[in-house]
Amino acid sequence: MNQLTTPNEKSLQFNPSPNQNHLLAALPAQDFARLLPMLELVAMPLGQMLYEPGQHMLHAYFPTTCIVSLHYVTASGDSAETAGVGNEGVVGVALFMGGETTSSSAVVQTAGNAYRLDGRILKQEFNRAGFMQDLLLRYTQALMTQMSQAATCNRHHSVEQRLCRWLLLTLDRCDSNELVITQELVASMLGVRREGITEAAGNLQKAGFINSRRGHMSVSNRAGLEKSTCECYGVVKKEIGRLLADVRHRQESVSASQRQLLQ
Amino acid sequence: MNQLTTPNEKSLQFNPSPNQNHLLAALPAQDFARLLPMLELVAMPLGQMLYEPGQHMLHAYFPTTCIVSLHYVTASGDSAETAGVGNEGVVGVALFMGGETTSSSAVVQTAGNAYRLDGRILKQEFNRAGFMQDLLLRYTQALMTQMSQAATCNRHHSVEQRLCRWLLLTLDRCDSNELVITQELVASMLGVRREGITEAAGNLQKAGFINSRRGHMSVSNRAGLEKSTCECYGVVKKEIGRLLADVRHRQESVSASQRQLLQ
DNA sequence: CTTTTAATGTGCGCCAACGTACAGACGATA
DNA sequence: TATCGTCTGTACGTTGGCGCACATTAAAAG
Repeated sequence: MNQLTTPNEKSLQFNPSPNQNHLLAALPAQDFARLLPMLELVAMPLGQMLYEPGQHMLHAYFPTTCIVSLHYVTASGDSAETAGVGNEGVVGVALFMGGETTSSSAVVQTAGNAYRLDGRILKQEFNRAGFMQDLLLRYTQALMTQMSQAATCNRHHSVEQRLCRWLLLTLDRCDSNELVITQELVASMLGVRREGITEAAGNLQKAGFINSRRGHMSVSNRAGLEKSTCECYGVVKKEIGRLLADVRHRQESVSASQRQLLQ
Repeated sequence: MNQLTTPNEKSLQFNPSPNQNHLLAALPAQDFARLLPMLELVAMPLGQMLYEPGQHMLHAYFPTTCIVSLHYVTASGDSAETAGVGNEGVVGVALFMGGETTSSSAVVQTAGNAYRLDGRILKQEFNRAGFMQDLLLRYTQALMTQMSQAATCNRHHSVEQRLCRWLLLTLDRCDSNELVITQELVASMLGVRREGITEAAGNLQKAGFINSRRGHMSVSNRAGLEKSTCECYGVVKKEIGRLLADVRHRQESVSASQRQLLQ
């Protein structure tokens, strides 16, 4: 299977560009140029909380090399991830959906960079009702797919299956196949005990699919993981691909028609 | 606590009107008048499937007295509800979000009526970028809240807690406090065994909170249910209220300004 | 190189929910 | 009122994952 996201070129890692984010990269030149001066490159350290439940959010974040986890924490401290956001998306859809807050929180799960945009500007851009609006709406639907799939997956699939799903979706958002993350953190994403991850990861390692070191997990046999995961991985991946591939098509046709106009 | 939805007047039950749906009712007179001739009253019998996964949907449905369940069914036949839609919302948000299909299905969970609208017309209306767009986006965010809450709730809360949550949310979408539904069907909504519902319902009945007959469940002590449910009920209810109450405000201010203009 | 701190591995009793099987009981239809 | 299909109640062994306790080890810090 192909990766969920087009792999960034290595050079970009050291030469950050908003184009590393697929939504920004998909914008027609005109829209992109208008937005560019407003985009602020920010470092996203592991564990940073981008917004808390009910808190008015001020910025949207377009991840380039970081990954952000959207999750809910119960009154008793249990938590569960409802969706992840990498370079295929944007954190802060509530800014243009109209709610301005959500009941869940957003935390940096893999350190890296993102481009930050003032929430009011994002809303303005959305209200132009152009390509960007289309893009953001489609992305939001992809987010909904992840959420509803999480509901089913949490209900019916084993810890090991869910770990595979999570690893695959996370890898698809990365360049490397090495994740810098503790089992403790993975456990809180999946909403299970840390010991459950130790055990599941142990099994996957015995099977030769992954390599697990203190604070690191790397995949050595992707096909193996794909066989061990539940259908949820495929459903989410396919749906993200469908919703955003379509958008890329349109960009091509838009720029094609622009080229025609300029001839 | 108040109900999630404004109770419909009994008389409306026998005199169906699009205004029984809160989204339609919130529209400014002009928008409503434009839409009215396109709205088709349809009966929604129990169990009817409105759309299947991946299937191109043709219509949106604005429930008045029916309730629709959005859920996902796994390859092995397990299912779980990701959100419910009653007279507070609309079925078919993918029509304006741009995807046109979803990976989940929509099934009538409580028989009743709905107003059906051609998908292209809904999209057109959405693209006017007026009040309706605002409304639909806010509603969509409420839907996302339900989905992400379902993910957490399925992960961490007991069958009995989830049954209470489901009963309360369903009742909030009804006039009566009597539901016509089998335990089997409730079980498939919550994604548990039928016997699990029998047991949980038995406990709630012993506690004097509900009354369970063959094919019927009715609530006799709402406060009791509210004490037995998990926080998820409150979170979802509050979020729906916040997102849609705000919209009603604006409608009032819009019609106020219209009145001024007409003076 | 030591110390300290945080991450990982392992074991064990426990319990909610599962799968399965079957008995009753309601209510529609003949 | 008898029949039949469906819904509901009960029972029981099984199990995945939990909570807890503690040992071990890797990395960072002194």
